[in-house]
Amino acid sequence: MRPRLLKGEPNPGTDPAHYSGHVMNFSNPPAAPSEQADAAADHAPWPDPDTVRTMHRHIIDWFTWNARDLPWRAPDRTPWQVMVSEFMLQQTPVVRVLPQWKRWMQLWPEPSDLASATTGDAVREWGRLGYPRRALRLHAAAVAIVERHGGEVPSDYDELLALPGVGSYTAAAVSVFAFGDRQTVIDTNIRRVQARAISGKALPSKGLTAAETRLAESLMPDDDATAVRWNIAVMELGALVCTAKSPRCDICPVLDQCAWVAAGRPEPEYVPRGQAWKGTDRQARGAMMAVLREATEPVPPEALLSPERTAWKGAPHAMEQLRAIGAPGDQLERCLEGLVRDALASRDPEGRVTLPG
DNA sequence: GACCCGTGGCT
DNA sequence: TAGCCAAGGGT
Repeated sequence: MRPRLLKGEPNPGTDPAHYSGHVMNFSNPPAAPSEQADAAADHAPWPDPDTVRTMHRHIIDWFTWNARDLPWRAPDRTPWQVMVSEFMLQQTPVVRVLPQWKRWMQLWPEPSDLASATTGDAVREWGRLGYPRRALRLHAAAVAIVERHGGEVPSDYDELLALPGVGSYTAAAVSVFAFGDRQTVIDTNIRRVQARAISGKALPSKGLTAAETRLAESLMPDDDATAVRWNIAVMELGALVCTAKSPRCDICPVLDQCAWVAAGRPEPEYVPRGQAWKGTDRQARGAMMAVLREATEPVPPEALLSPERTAWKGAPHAMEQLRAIGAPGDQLERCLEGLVRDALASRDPEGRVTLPG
């Protein structure tokens, strides 16, 4: 097992002292003809090394002075703290994650602590973060960490990837941010910065392409510690400056190198499909989950299936929300079945509904 | 690749 | 106001 960051050890992800300054070596990407053609089809001509070196310097310098002070970036953070933050940050803004993350770290400071809890506790303490299946997967990951890795978050990318709820992004993020490994992190922020600054497009393609991955790998600084810092710096730039809706180009450290700006900020090539909400199963499931979280006793099924006709006082606020949706009974039935099938809810011997555990 | 899965702040 | 969007993963 490779050494992990210990308390008090420098944080290669955020400590300026770990940043190797301006001694960054960049090599040209592999020049295999097929890859060149593939890449050229997906973005503007491959960036020249001087431009890339300038971007390295400007973005990392910008990060040095503008990085947010987040607890999962603290010098004494643990791999488990990083992993929990990455789960919570999946599709969820930092401001909403912060209080919930602190609560979880108090309740379950080690993977074994969470593994010993019930999945129902995990789902309840997930609160209103959204996508509660993440709580189930994080709990399952904690169990797997105890069973397969002696209760220590693994540092190996493939071992991380094998954990429930850990995909390519989260595996790379934990490798890099918790262990300082050299991995290429690709998230929606990095994809957007790359699309604009390098490829000259307003938005990245709908799905992650192989060419995009190769481009991200080719952009990695040669120096390992600098590469670690590069990942987090580009992500932060995408989160704070190169945002999806109204990018703050006026304060961008690579405005002069940006291919999208140089091209006159062309419009997106497609219109992102909006996320429907009103009347969807997701809305109904969310409201039912709110009832289960708020409930202090098992919930009679009729309270969930006919909320407007059932006077049940066990979760008044959440019940009011559920009634307000006005979802038809068959939809509510389908949703309850789905929640039970997904192990987000369970029935007790009397048929009443509870959080699992 | 398309689609599903929560939630709330922002414009 | 209604829609957009956020450190994705699983199917």
